[in-house]
Amino acid sequence: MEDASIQSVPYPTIKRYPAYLQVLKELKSTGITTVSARDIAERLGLNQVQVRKDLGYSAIIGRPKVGYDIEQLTSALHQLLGWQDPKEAFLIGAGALGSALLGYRGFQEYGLDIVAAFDLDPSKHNTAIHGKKVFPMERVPELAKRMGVLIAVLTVPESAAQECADLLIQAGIRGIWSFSPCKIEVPDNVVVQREELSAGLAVLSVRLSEMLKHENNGPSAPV
Amino acid sequence: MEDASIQSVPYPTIKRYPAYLQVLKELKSTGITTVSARDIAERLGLNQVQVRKDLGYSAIIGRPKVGYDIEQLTSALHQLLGWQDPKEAFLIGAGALGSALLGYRGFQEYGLDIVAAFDLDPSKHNTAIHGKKVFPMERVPELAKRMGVLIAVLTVPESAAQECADLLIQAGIRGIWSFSPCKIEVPDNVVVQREELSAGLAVLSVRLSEMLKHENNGPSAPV
DNA sequence: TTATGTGAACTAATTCACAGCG
DNA sequence: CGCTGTGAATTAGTTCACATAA
Repeated sequence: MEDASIQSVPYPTIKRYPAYLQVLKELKSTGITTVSARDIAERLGLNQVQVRKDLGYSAIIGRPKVGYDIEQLTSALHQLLGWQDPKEAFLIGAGALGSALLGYRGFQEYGLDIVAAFDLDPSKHNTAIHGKKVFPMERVPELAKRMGVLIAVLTVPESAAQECADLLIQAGIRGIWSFSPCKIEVPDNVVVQREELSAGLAVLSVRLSEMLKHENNGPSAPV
Repeated sequence: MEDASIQSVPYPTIKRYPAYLQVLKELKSTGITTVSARDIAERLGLNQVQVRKDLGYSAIIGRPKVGYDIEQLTSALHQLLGWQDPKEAFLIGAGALGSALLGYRGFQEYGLDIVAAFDLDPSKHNTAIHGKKVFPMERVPELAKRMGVLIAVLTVPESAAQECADLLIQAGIRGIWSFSPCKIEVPDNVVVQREELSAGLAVLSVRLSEMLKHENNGPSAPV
């Protein structure tokens, strides 16, 4: 009766975990061994109750007056995220954004190891970008099976997204991190996570416009 | 009495607008002039009522049986987002992620035009990455004022984030799109929007792990 | 009949308020 | 006290159900 496995941790919480891990890592590097929820909250600009609630989904318990053991907490969060051991991934679409991500070593921290890139464009084949070889799309099935790769980062133009996804699915890929803003149809046993870079920019724009607007109206006439 | 300007549009809605714009753009390119909420919803995998509610924040009204005028809707959303005319921006931190973003032309679509890059590392100064010149950080104030730049994309290591932000603020930058997962202290008249690339990856990981787990347990014993 | 538009119901997430522990 | 942990209240967002318009 302790199942609780059908996505018991809310997504907003999951999204905050990587930031928590970052803080823990930084603290650990300074030699500190425990941390309070308040401290984490302050470093990230969050509400401390929210942090406690979030951490509550892990099995580990904090000690009053002391806080949480950093080591324990780190591995608990890694476990909740499925980041115990790094997952190998393919990158599909070696265009501007794709090349960029190939060079970004930050993913390693998040348990993602991009091992190869693929592209439809023959002129890119057998070149290497940031040390990662670029293969023709047709080789995805073969290499995915050989290397046991289950995750793909999809950075192709929208028009090619579904086509590429279909090929990935055939090749046994089970998780697709898509940077295209369109829907991708997949069977039930495949997960698509859409990353909307533009969403954050939209929020920034709006907040900025509103601030500037209020500055012009605000101080004087409230008509 | 028609103020309604104090952030009347909810953030989740704002985050969906860029995707709507993408759909509108695609439809427009095929010569279609109107679109229904249902159509938008289907293309993006959203609920059609949600789309209607979202569009309702714009002044434009849809015609029953016909839908919304694509042209009108596009400019209304642009207006709501403050994307009428492209905003010039600086990129701070020409590391792996920064270089990647410099090469990504997609931002132009979202009204953001990165016009120059800056870095603390002298070895990068006066080089160009993807056609964008890299300047020393010290020149931010001068160039920001000269070009009237108000937005900065911050892709520096966490340890340098606050320091760089301080310099940006001094230089008159009012909006910071930060790719570091740490809090940045700014005065009230500056907006910081944090982009957590790892958040999406975390969600993907969890959804994938859960699916794989259920596959192993699921079909057989529900103990 | 095919669409929009919207009050009402529902669901999810955050925050409050306080109990408990070392 | 300084901290965790959690039920209760609140707020925000989504979805339902239905009125309405062409």
